[in-house]
Amino acid sequence: MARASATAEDTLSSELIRAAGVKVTRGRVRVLDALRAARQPLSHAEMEALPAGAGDAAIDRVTLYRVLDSLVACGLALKAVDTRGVFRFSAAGAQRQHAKHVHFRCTGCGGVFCLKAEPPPPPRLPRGFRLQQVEFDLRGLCAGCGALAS
Amino acid sequence: MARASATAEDTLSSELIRAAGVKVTRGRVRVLDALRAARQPLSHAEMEALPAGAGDAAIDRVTLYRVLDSLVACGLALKAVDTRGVFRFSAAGAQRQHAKHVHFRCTGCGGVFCLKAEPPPPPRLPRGFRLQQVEFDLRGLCAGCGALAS
DNA sequence: CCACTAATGCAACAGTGTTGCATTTGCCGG
DNA sequence: CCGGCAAATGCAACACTGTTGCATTAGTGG
Repeated sequence: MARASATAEDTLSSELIRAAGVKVTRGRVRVLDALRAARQPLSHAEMEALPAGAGDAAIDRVTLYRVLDSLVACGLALKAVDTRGVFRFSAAGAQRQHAKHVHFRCTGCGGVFCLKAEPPPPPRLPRGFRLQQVEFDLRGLCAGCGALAS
Repeated sequence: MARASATAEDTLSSELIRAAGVKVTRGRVRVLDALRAARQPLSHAEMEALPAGAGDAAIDRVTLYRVLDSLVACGLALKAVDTRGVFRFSAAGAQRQHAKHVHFRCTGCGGVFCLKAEPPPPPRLPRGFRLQQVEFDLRGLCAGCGALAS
């Protein structure tokens, strides 16, 4: 498992967790591994159904919630809400690439396309408001769906 | 339905409902009135706590869900998910005005705030893509939740 | 005014997320 | 290597959001 050549992608989840300054536990390692291996954000239900590693017992439902919260709290994971109102989690590294550009969401096929454009600077906020994230989403039909619809 | 003096804003909710081709019931009128009077999208919980009109009994929880679904189905209301994963509803007409400005979504209380700023012009799209909607969302903590968190 | 259908109210349920508490385990200092 | 403390876990129970089934009520068209 220990790769000699270590890009950020190859860094072990356990090392990331240790570097984040929290305890390295089996649950956290397994969950972060799963998040980093996933191509899409995962819901709690999807993670609960994960194949129980090598002879390991499945993770408790509540523990999974707390593991996810702790990963979010230490910056290793991100939490978002899907269209059905369910929380989905992703490894922090995956998101960093998507934070800096605009997305086009196709209302036909549900696909997400990344546009090569930076989101504009946010406007001034009212007193006391704290900005955490900026999202500039365009919705419409992608080339494929547009051709079908016309 | 054409009232002589009638801007769209002044049209009675009952007439809108009738025009949509569904039965005009007390529940639907009250809910649509509330949605049209609200400055922000309302959650189910917020509407359930509405002051029970003039001596009217409070609306049943399940009925409220069904009323909301029916208003969405006939195009009079819009359904969206807030940052906490709770559905929020707004009158359809209100959306036209909201399309033209930026929203701040509080990750603490799920509230939606309208900022007095126009969304920036969308970037150039790839060939064949058709733009239908632009959404410029800021996320973070509102003044109230920020004060609690600090 | 009648009848027919849609809408309502009630009860019970399902899914998602949270809290309290006793027990286990990672980690640190000796 | 070992003991101890704080953090993490597992379990049970709970709260909130949303849904389904079914009997009853109330709009609407004739």
